[in-house]
Amino acid sequence: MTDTQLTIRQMCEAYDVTPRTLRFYEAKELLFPERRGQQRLFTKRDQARLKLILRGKRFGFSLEEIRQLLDLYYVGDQQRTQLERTQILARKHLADMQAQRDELQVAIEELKEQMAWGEKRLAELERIDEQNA
Amino acid sequence: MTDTQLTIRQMCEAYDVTPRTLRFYEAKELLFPERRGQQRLFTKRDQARLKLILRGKRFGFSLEEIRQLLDLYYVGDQQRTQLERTQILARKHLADMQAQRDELQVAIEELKEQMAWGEKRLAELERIDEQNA
DNA sequence: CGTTACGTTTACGTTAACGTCATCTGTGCT
DNA sequence: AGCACAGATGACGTTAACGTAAACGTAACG
Repeated sequence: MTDTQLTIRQMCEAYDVTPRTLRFYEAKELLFPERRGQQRLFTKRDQARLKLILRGKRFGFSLEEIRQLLDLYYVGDQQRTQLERTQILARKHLADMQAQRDELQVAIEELKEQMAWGEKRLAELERIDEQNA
Repeated sequence: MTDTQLTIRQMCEAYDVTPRTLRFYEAKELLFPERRGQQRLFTKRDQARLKLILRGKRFGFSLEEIRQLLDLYYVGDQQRTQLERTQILARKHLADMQAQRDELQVAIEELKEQMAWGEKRLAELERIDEQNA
């Protein structure tokens, strides 16, 4: 039990972030560590949330967007109207993410083409270099 | 010919950005508009570059990363060693983008699961509401 | 019981990516 | 010639997401 509670330093090493970052995320209400006296203790829930935060950042989402996304994962005991709002927000985010994935796929294809072109060009230059040798 | 040359305002309307942004991108050497006197004229090349810039931003890349990426698309008359460096950089970016795409796919699946859970929960709440009616 | 290590709060500093004036400059009407 | 207007050039302001430094608390250890 107490085993899953991480101190701030353990948390930092586990997820490669700084103490400042964790405190900052708490201030922004992205994390809610418990307290032993004044000391922070990060629960399993906080660790899961941090993973989602870091992934969200890699996708280019702002912390504010991420905060809203996080709420989608802790639906527990929401009222009906609130839950409906959550679902609507989730649909929007899902659409965003799918669009981004598709756009990424296109970008990947384009980059591959460019690289093929570059390889061809390199082969030409190599031929010329060999002739001049 | 002169038709593809856009003034700054035309460029702004076409791509939904501000003049400041375009000047900023020029200062950061992401765009290289020609000049008629002191006035900027954005060529077809600048428009293509701007599209790539905006897409890169949606992926969460920094302008500096994007600047390097842009060079991958204008390989034209590079020397051999330079071209080899370009290819290496391209491979790295490709790997990054593929990783991000895969990670996005996972995130999408997870969000879908959460949404299914929410829908189930909503259906329950609806049943209860109807009983109380 | 002092000090070392870890943690806390408070507050000011920094970087990226622009926004927002204020002030010129050129250009096409009328 | 005069004037509106688009565009240019500084220069300072702003926001997000932390970095960094100072000053303090506290728990264990030799």
